[in-house]
Order: sequence, then C-alpha cells, then structure tokens
Amino acid sequence: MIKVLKLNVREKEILLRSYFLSELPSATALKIVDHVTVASHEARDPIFKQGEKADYFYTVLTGFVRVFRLSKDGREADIGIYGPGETFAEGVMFNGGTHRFCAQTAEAVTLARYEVDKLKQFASQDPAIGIALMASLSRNLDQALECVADDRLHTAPQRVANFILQNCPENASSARFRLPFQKSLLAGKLGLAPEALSRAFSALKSAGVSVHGRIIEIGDVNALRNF
Amino acid sequence: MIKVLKLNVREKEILLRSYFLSELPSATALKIVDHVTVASHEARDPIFKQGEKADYFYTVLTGFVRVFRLSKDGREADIGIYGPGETFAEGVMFNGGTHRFCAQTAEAVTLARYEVDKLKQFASQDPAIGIALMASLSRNLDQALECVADDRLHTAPQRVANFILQNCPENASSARFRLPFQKSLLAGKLGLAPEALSRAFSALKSAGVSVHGRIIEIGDVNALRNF
DNA sequence: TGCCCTGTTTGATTTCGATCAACTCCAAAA
DNA sequence: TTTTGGAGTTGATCGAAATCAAACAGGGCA
Repeated sequence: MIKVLKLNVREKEILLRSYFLSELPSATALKIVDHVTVASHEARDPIFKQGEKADYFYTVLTGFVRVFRLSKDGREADIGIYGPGETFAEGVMFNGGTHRFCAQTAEAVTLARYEVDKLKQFASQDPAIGIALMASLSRNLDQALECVADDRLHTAPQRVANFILQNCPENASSARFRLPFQKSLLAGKLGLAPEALSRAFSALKSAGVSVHGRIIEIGDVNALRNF
Repeated sequence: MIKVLKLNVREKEILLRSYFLSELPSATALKIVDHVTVASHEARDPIFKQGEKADYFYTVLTGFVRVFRLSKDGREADIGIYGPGETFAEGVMFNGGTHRFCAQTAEAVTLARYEVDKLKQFASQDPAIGIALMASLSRNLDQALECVADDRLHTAPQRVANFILQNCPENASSARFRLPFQKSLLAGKLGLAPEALSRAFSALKSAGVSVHGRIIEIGDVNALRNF
C-alpha cells in the first residue's frame, strides 16, 4: 500500500463532486479537502478488518471496494460495493470507533480518507457538515434497506434484472452497458454464488438480455421491468 | 387513529430517554420535545405507505411498529421492527421527502412525531442536533447491514439463535425471557415464514432452548453461541 | 504458437426454506 | 359450558439456489 500525502488536481475534482462533499458550499468542502489524506491500494488489499479500531472513513476516488462480513467459519457475505464518489464506513463516527465489517479493494483503488476525530470536530462546529454526513448516511441506509427487501422478495434472475435496470437510462427502449467490475463481484453484491449469477443471466435471455463478457445488451427494457 | 396534541409526563420521560434525544443536552432535547406531536394508533393501523409524501419521522413510545416493502405482486418483506425508544424513517429528511417503505403498527402503538421541516431547521442551527440524528441514522444503518449479513450467512435456526442471544444478558450461563411481540412478527423480522420460525425453534431444542408461548428458556447460553 | 492462470459456465446433486393443507391450542364471546 | 376464530404447529411437497465437480474461454507470457 502506498500513501500519497497530497491530492492531485484530478482527485480533488472527483472528491468535490462526491455525494458527501457536493452537498456542501464549496468553501466548506475545500476546508475539509485540506484535511483529507489519500491512500492508494493494490488489487485485493485489505482496507480494514472487522474488530479493528476505526480512525478513518472513506470516499472512493477510483476503483471499487467490497465491504463484507466475515463469519466465524470463514465465509464472507458482501454488504456493499462502493465505487467512485461513494462514501463508506461513515457509521464508525458513532458506533464506538470500531469497524463492524471488513473492507477490501476489488482492484487497484485510490481512496480519500477522512479522519474521524477531525470530522467530528468539524461537524460540531458547522451544522452544514453534519447535514452532509447525514445525507450520506441516509443514502447508505436506504441502499441497505433496499437490499434486504430485494433479497427477501426477489429471485436471483429478478435481482439481476433490477441491477441491469438501474444501469439503463430511463425511457430507453433498448440499452447496452459495460459492467464496471467482475461478474463474481456482482454476484457477491447480489448475495449470489457466481454460478447462480451465470444461470440468472441465462434465464434473462428469454427477456431479451444478452451478455458478452462484460457487455450487457437489453433488447426490450420494458419487458425486463415486468420479469 | 387518535391524535393527542400534548405529551403526558410518562411519554415525555420515554422520549427523553430514547436513543435519539438522549444524545442531546437536556435543554436542547426539551426544546425539540416542545415541537413533537403524539399519534396513537390501533393495532394493524397503517402509519405511512411507500410513495407517500413524508412530513414526519417517528420515535416509538409504546408498542411495536413494522416497516416493510410491499412488492408489485402484493407480498411484504419486513425491513425492521421498532420498539419503545427507537426512531424510524429519519431517512426521509434527506431522500427527497417521499417514503420508500410502508409502516404499520403491530399492536396498539403511541408514536412521537417529528416534523421533517422543523427538524431540518433545528439541525441547521445547532450542530448537536445533527450529530444526534447521525447517531440514530448510524444505528439504523448498522442494524440494516447486520441484517443483510445475517440473512446471507446464516440458516433459519442460526438467525433465531442470534436473536435469542441478543436478548440474553452477557455472561449468563442460562436465561429466560419473554418475547415482546407475536412470533409471526419475529418471523417477518428474521425474513422467515411463520412455519420456518416454528421449525427453527424445534431445531434449537437440541441446543437447550425451550419455548412455552412467548416465554423462551435457554439452558446453556454458550452452547447456543456455537450452534 | 502453445501453455498457464484465472474467471466463468455448465451439469448433477443436495439442502434449505416456501408453500399448501390439516390440525392443535387457547382465549374470548355467546 | 360450548363455540368460534386467530395464532401457532406439524406434515408433505416443491422450488430456488448452494455446493461440488468438471469443462471452457480468453488473456498474458514464454
């Protein structure tokens, strides 16, 4: 793992456009950015482990991060995949300062790190910062609840269909996009074994979905909606 | 549904001890309490429905509330059960003002209602209020993530065992407690059909758990931990 | 060009929990 | 006391996805 002390210009741009900081007036955002450190990780690097003391929370600058629970018997369950502009582990600011989950890079990743103590201090001085943090927490909370509901209500092909639809532009009748990460990562995100994801894609052929490597083509978006 | 305009003394006590308000200095908490309204609901009353405009979020004073997603084909998936002192739907302060889920009372319930606009205003003036809200969001986020992980890693009997353990005092070798709500509600909370919960309880007999109505007795807490 | 290595797919089997149906239990009402 | 209805249990069956195993594809590299 290599740490970079200063943000470069491009990274600063990404960060200012992230869900968290974009909520803030630019002067405030810049003040926070001044205290950010950058960490660059290799693929498959651990970022933190459950049980560890939590000194930072993070916004992804480039690449994808996998957050998961490790069970006693060594199995892993993903609870979230985070990409550029997304913030994760902000929860540690309020849960006793210990990570409850593990995080690992899926590929080469650069992260912006916020010091928990520093941000607490900022938040106690400027209400806007607290509000931006709340917006981020709230976003992640909604996603988590959505995930529980999706897991409990839908079959594997339906969940895959949902995921595909989230990546289609509204009001398009057909669409095509490229998966931003490995299929095995998507499988984990959807709570599936890789084999089940593969079979789900096959099942969606009948709904006009074709897959070539990471390219996904949707013939009839509306047909997919009521799969 | 009957609305009560003023909190009585006992309700005020409960509210001040809730997870949300107990984070605040008492002067601040009292100021917020002044703006709270109380709603009392019959059993099975809808509190709000997904898609509705969200004017309030809530803290439970007495009783239990079920929050769930309603699917297109009419099935329901619980995403949380909230009891006295717990706050739900705070997410609506930041997600566009629309409820993403349904909420319904499980029994007769009294709720404290916070007006979203009012609370936003308070939070923008006093950083401590934002921080208390964040603590509440963070608590609910952790619970949701925990739930995803639990669903994905554990079988029905294991999830039931986890639930039971959460209701046992630490360091006790044996324990006994009373379910605070119907078994069918617990089943939903754990993402199970009622039949599956029943069978899970039977499976736990071999681990020293016996169930009589709502009374649950655990012979050997440690045995249950590595079930 | 051929050979790994890794990620993905396909096939066969098993397991878990949903579903449907019948039955028990109990408490409240008549 | 009997009746009735809801909650919970038990049994039988079915289906979805995990698991295990093997084949397959494609990119990087010798």
